[in-house]
Amino acid sequence: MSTYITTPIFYVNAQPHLGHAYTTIVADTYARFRRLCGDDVRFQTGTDEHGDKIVQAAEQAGESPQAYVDRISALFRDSWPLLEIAPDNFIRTTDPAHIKNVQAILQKVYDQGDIYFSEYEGLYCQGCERFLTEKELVAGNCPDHLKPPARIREQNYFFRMSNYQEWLLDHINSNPDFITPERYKNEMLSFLSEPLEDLCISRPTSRLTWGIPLPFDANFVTYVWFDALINYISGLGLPDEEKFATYWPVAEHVIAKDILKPHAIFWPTMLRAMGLPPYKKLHVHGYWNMGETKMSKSLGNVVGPREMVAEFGADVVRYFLLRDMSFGLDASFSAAAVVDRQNSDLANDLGNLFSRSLTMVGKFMAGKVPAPGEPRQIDTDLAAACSTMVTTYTREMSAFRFHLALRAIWEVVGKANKYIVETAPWEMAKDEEQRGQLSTVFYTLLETLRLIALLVEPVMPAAAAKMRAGLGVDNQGDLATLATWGRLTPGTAIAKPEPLFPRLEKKKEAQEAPAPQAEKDGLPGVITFAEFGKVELRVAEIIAAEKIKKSDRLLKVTVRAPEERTIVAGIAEFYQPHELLGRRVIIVANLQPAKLMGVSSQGMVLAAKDGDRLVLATVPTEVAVGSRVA
RNA sequence: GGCGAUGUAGCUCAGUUGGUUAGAGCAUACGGCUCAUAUCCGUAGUGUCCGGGGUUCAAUUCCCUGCAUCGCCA
Repeated sequence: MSTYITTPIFYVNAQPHLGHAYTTIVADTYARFRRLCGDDVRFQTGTDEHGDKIVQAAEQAGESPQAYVDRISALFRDSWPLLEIAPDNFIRTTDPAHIKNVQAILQKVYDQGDIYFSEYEGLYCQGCERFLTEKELVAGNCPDHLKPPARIREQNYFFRMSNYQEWLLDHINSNPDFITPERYKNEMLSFLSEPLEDLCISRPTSRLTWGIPLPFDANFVTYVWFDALINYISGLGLPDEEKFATYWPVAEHVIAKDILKPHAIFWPTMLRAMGLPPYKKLHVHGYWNMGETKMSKSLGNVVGPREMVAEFGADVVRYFLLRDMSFGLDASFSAAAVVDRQNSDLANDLGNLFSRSLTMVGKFMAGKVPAPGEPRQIDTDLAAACSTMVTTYTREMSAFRFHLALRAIWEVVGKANKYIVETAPWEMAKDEEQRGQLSTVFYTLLETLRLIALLVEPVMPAAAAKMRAGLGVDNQGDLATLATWGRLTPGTAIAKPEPLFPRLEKKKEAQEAPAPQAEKDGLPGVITFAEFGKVELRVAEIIAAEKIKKSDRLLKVTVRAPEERTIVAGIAEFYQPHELLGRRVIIVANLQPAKLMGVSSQGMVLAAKDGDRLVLATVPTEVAVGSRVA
């Protein structure tokens, strides 16, 4: 069997963060799992590099678009090995082969009449790079960018998506696993219950040049989805190539819920129009919140893969992310939650089980795998639990319920620890008569550990390798064979165990230890999550504001946070005092007070520097005053 | 405004077609063990199963309604 698993290509207007890392870890874990099952696997990720926002970001960075995307794309590509993520292919939408492929497909779909030219007028928001409907506007402004959109009239090319609506509905209904988890399938079915509109797929070169030119009209470039989605097939070469025949029919896409519609609606209809079969499955996951709060660039609470790895190590991050999120739902990330998992599940339960077992084999069995004697009930019970574990694990991993697959492993970890207490090998060892039974106990334990090492590999490759080394096995082969009981050869030498996972002191180490390490690793400018945690950010409501005389930049702002504070903010050029009243802003609450133009400032108000203007970082008014931002 | 999901222990969640005393992990308290990374094992708990109404011999589970949160659509 073959497996083709993909992540979305990530837009290079931002640096890699936890959300990207999660998606990619999921895909990598699944790839490793399918390989373990004996599949021929191809795993692809990459970057999406065209569009208005890229041009702007490049300008801001003082670079050409090409130099800019090269740099950020490399940032993504270089992050993945740190997390033990090993894609087979890293695709970029600026790759010449992809560009050629997109153009060939556009031409084909155009020739068959599924792309047409049309004029329309609408309200365009530059920040969003799209047209807004009247109803979306809030007080005449774009709700996201708080700016009025421009009314523009434009001619563009459209894809006749509506032609394929009936087919798609039918396909989703007759393939219940096409979109999972089910909630997202239902969402799309509900969306499809209304007539589908055609999809605008171009931008005039007068407005955007950083894109793939339409092969049939040089005055236009492709707009986002026709460019981006096609990466999944560009990465396989052209449709007549062998790779394509092998992998396309088994394609599975992993995405976050924010790009559900393009993947569940646009993409299958596009494929249909291209005369290609749809992908096999779409796996949709939720968001990681930072503690209680949403992760967002404007809140400044995003965590990058590098920081996480520097603080916890790749295995722990992978385990935590897969264990703590029910695939499909939102979950909450916090350093404390990671430390909890690391200490209890990894260090105490698994790490210690491994350590105590191997140490005893060293002490009581001369460091060799013993030949098992006649098993008792208690021994066969543990073996039976292992068999259940393999079955459950395989089922849940296949269904992308990673948290349940891991839970199944940890049930056996718990049983094995209990088995040790109940058999008390250190007591048995005192009695030469029990030698045979003691051998069975250790053989059973070592086999259990071998199986755990096997199943844990897709999630924690490094820990699995340590376990294999300790047990003196290579576990090479496919799951069905390796998971059979009794493959450990008596007489094999057992190594002295190396701790699998360190125990973390909840406060001290989590806060202090990682900082120097980040510097050691040569990552200047990187701070740890704990360091970030020192900054106390809070939501505050502005209750008064006035200009400071003799200064054309400074405003004296009074806020409730919830206590009353005076803060001097350098935003007078951009905001009139009366505009500020009632706004909820984010302040740094534990900044050392300072005197500015004779006014004492207790904290600072956060604002984004957008070119040469400043925009306050605001939060919706339903957020309570005094809420921590993290 | 329309549609949908969710609401279970302090926290994260599981609860199979309605059926005894509603579960697991973490956290807390106490006890046991000493092979082990001060780890492991056991015991103890606490629950208006979101509120209200209904169907039923019986509702966390089914129906209606309200509230809260979230999502999609408009």
